[in-house]
Amino acid sequence: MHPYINNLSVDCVIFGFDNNTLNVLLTKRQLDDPETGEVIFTDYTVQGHHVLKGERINDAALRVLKDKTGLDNIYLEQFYTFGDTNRLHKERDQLWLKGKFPMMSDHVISVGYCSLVNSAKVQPDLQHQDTSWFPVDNLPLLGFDHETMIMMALEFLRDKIRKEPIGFELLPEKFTLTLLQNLYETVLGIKLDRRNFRKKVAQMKYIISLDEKQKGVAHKPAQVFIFSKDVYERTKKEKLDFSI
Amino acid sequence: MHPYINNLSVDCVIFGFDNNTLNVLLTKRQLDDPETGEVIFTDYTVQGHHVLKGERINDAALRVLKDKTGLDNIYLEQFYTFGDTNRLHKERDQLWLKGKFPMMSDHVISVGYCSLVNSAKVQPDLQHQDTSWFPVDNLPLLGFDHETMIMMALEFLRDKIRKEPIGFELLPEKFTLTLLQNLYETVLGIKLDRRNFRKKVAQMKYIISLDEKQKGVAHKPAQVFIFSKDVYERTKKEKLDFSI
DNA sequence: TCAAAAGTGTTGACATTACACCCATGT
DNA sequence: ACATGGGTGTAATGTCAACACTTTTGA
Repeated sequence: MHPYINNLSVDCVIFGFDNNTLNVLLTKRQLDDPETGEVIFTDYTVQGHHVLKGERINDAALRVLKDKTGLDNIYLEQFYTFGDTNRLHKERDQLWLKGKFPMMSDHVISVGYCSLVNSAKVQPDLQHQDTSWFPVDNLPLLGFDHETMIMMALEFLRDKIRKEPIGFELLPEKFTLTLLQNLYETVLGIKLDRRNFRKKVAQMKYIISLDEKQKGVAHKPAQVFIFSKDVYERTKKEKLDFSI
Repeated sequence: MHPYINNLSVDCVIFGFDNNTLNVLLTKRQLDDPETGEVIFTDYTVQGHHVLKGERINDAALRVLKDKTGLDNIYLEQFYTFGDTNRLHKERDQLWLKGKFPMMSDHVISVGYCSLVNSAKVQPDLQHQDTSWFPVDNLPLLGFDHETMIMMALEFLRDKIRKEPIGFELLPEKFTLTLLQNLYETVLGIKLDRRNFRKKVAQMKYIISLDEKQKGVAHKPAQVFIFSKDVYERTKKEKLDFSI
């Protein structure tokens, strides 16, 4: 009897941003031949773990995040539950599971979470063992159904970032408008006009300019802004698209 | 050993529409005292079932739908996975589970599906036993966390119907624009201007007018339309809101 | 002939796009 | 002094909201 639920796991797709790239945090998976020590394969997976008995699935996801990034209190949202019977049935995955987790059910349902972090805050030592950032548009070989999972998480992020102010989760508290614009351009894969972008931001009362400028840059220093969740909650209004 | 996975179920929130009401299909749950035969409580739940071993969760949801409505091939989409540890812990729910399913785990994770049907097609006999339609704005007492579940499914439906042409799943194949407008007004809980609505519909090439009019109505008969998924797929284009 | 819903166009307000020049700083 | 990115406004276009009268049918 294990302390975890045999056929239920959570997987966290953790996104980070570094000025002009959107990255995903991935963990290396390597299977060695137990006798020769030879490497059988190497690939990567997102951060996952089985749900423990008596644990809420959201708490399981928080636990995984804390383990892998050292961070609490970060943006985390379910985006899809993966329940295909053959999702662990690729050859590499079967070798891996038989070698490492022979007792495990081979039909594991996984609840996928999308999470956004300020990558500067992810503890470097955790990150430098076998966990590291990869650009979403240049992913390594991935285990299980994690390529699909990352693509669906990205789709979720793109939809969501258009409608809710979650982009700030990927930025430092203080940011310039150029950085914010970069973020939108990078995540959405589009170009935006600088003046129009700033006009739009100006209407958003919850993006607040500080009495503070960038320092040490070899050009006109930019104004520094913060995002106020408070002001957002109090000023947001429903927008009715009805845009089939 | 049961043929189903002990702690994993699917629940289908099935919506139907009848001209001016949005309804949910619910099943009566009644617990009687085994000795006196007295009714201990009565309430309602959405359609759910445990996932079978070796069954994909989407297939489990399709199976539940087929069982409860007799329908195949209907709109069905995951909207959230419910994994709180106390989701079955209300007093009624515990009595029910202890009485009827004493072997069942008391931490069941449930994948919630939102489904849309043309309620005229739901087989009446299935519907008239202990399963029936309730208006979403006048729900009876609900078991488990199904009130939350229905509210979240409704939220999902509202978001989705603004962006994708899924409303047609709730209508007969042939419909008038007034009926379509009613549907939007009912689901979204808003009033729409008739002329503006029709202007918008006119731009949607995938809403196609037939050479056919309403019959037997005591007023000017309306033009009849159909929705073409085909044309939709070929003509849709991305719309970039960026509407935080 | 009456009741009931179908059908139809124009105008003003607002939002979105496209676009080019000067400014402040570090080297 | 030069290179680099920061900062700003206007005009044209497209989109959305508001609004009232005539038509067709069955009773």
